[in-house]
Amino acid sequence: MKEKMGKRDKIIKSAMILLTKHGFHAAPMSKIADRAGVAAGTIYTYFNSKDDLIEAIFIELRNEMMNLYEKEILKADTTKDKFIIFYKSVLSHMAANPLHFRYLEQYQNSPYGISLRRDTLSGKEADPSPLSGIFREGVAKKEIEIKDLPNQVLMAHVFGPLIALAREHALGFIRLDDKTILMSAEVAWLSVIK
Amino acid sequence: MKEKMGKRDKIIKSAMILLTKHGFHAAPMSKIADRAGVAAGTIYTYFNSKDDLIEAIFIELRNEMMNLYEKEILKADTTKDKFIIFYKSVLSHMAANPLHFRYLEQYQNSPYGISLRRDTLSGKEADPSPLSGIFREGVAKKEIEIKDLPNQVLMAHVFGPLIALAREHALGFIRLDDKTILMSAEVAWLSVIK
Amino acid sequence: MKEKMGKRDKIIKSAMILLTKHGFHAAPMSKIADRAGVAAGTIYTYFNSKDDLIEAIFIELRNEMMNLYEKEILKADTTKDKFIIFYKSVLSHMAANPLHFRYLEQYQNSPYGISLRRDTLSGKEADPSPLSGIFREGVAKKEIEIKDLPNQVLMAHVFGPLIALAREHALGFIRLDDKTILMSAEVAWLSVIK
Amino acid sequence: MKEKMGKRDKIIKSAMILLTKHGFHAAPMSKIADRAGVAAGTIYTYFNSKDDLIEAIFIELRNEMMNLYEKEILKADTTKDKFIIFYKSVLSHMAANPLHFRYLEQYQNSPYGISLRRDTLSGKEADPSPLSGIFREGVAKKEIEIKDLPNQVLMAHVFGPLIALAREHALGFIRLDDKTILMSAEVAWLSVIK
DNA sequence: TATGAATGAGACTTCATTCAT
DNA sequence: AATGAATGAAGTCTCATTCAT
Repeated sequence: MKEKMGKRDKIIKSAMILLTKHGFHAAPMSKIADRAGVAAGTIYTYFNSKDDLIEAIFIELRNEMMNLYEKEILKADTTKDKFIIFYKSVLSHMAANPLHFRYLEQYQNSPYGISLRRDTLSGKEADPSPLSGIFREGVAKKEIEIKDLPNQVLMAHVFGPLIALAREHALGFIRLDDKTILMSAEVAWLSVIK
Repeated sequence: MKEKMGKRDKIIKSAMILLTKHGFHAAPMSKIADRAGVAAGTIYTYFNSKDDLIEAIFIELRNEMMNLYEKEILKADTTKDKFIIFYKSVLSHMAANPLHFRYLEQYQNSPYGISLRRDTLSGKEADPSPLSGIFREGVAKKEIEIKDLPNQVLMAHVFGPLIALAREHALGFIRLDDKTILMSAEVAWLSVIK
Repeated sequence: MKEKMGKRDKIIKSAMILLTKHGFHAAPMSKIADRAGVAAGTIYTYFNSKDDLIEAIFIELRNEMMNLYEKEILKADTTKDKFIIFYKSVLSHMAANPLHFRYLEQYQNSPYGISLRRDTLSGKEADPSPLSGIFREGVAKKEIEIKDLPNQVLMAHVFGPLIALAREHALGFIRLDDKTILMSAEVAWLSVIK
Repeated sequence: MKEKMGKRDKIIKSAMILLTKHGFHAAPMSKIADRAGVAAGTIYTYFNSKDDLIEAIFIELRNEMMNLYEKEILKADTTKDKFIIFYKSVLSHMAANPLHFRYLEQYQNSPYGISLRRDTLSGKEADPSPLSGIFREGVAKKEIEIKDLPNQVLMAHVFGPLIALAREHALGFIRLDDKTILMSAEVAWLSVIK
């Protein structure tokens, strides 16, 4: 299986593992190359710099996740269903790919992620989460009523628990099964709805 | 005021600022020494290594926070009051000390923090949060009923939002005032209580 | 016109431009290939190594210049005319081809050029300048008398100014017109003649 | 003797030798450190970068030369004497320090030197040569008359031969004695004077 | 002939830590 | 206790050259 992967994919996989395990700074390019089975210089055929590589992996993982819930959400009718499906699919995906999750989290806590976040808020970058849209639509249709709280506070009560659980799982401190995920989603729903 | 600080305190302060701002790896000891107004070698009079320094700062900040809510919680009567006061005091403190918060968060996402966490769960280290105790007490007194969820899931729905909001604030994406903090606390309370 | 050039010529042209602009070391083979519109490996079909390429360009430029003044000099009768025509044609040619001039100069200041020079003096390589011959002939014919100075000192007073002016021109610090070139040639003539 | 030199001086000396011998690019910092008898990192205690080191050496050598002829020139009365002393002292100094000469020449042909030259011409940097001043003064005093040629052409007929001779000497192709130097100076004087 | 991905030696530079003063 | 020059291992990245296609 590894034999079939192109060199770029091997590098990305190796980098994701080592960058996550040791941190962005503590994973040398030489080790990444070794693990990928390529020469040190080869990485630079595919990426301009270590920063570039780090960002490329982030983009790859984020796109993967965005594609995921875009498909999932179509199955739902009501606003609540959409929310629950969204929450479940994101958390399940994170639980199924703990490495991906830890990579994303590390990236978002790094200077890169922080400036990206700044751009998202200021509108330079598109918001990758559809959640605000789902709520707005539900309110417009008078299907739901939302608590009178700043949007970012509501989001904190949805994504905060989600990420906290994903982290516990990724670090091996709990095991998330479908039932637990669903219960957590219900709690999050209640946090937002009036 | 700075004049009164001993060299050790000056080093800790300088290190906290630079380690937070640039990340653990991107803050050289020499710069930390410069900012503290001491020679590079002097740091090693007080700390055995950079890792040592990083850990010492963590311990200092954690103790500071533990002392804080231990005092605050005494003021409360009911379980809910204790919870609300706890939530508010932690979040207010984080909001008032964004640098401290970001340091703690960075530490906990690093290899250091993760192994520390492992030790806490396995009982080698004391749990620094009194929340489980507060709930247990309330349940025992039949004052409250808790949702039938694994403890870590409940904790995720309390600390998840709390940390998410603290981060937003620390990064300057929202401004937390007392009213917002209280509302968030109420939502978290509802997440836990049956 | 570029369309008609063979790959070898395209490589030589691209290399000359980039090697001159950035220096021998700072012009990567890959960039030379890019600019020439060929693959990196193709250069090695025509040249054994970068050093080889560098030397081949030098030889090409030197031959070009030698052919030039061999033709020009036939037009002259007197020794002085030969000298003036030689000086003018060399300096005009350098002024008209600043890139060629800078390449030659860079080459001659490099280890390559220095060992080549050594070979010329020791007789292993032919002297590319006909100047000594012109003077010797004039003296033999009793047409002129030369100052009693070592040959290399005389040459320094001819080629020194010539090259200094060519450099000023190549770097854009002065503009050499025909009148200026002629005046400089006259001064050089006076430097040599008793 | 070498024992008395400070580390900075040892580095400069080692660098000057190796940079001159192999060219700026082909002399690695590690070798420079080896020859200076210091660790690789030590160079960076004294210089910020290789470029910095290269420039620092240039400045040191240029200052040395400027100090030299400023002292020498005071001995002279007439304009011609000033010129001859200047020419002789510069050429003697270059002949006595071939390494310094070759370093300066290499620097001036490099991108650094060229942009420095640009700054000198545009007035941003002071002209390090007093020659124009000497001539202007002589003309003002009606002591001499200068050929009707652009200043840069006159300078080319003075510095061109001077540098050509210094190079021949530095490369070991001729041996400059005081008599030869004086004769060359006289020829240069005639090139400039009407 | 021509390609260009891959190689890997080697360049510059950083920085935690030591130690003579 | 304090200094800060010195160390040298380790990191990122470049680039001449090769070779399977």
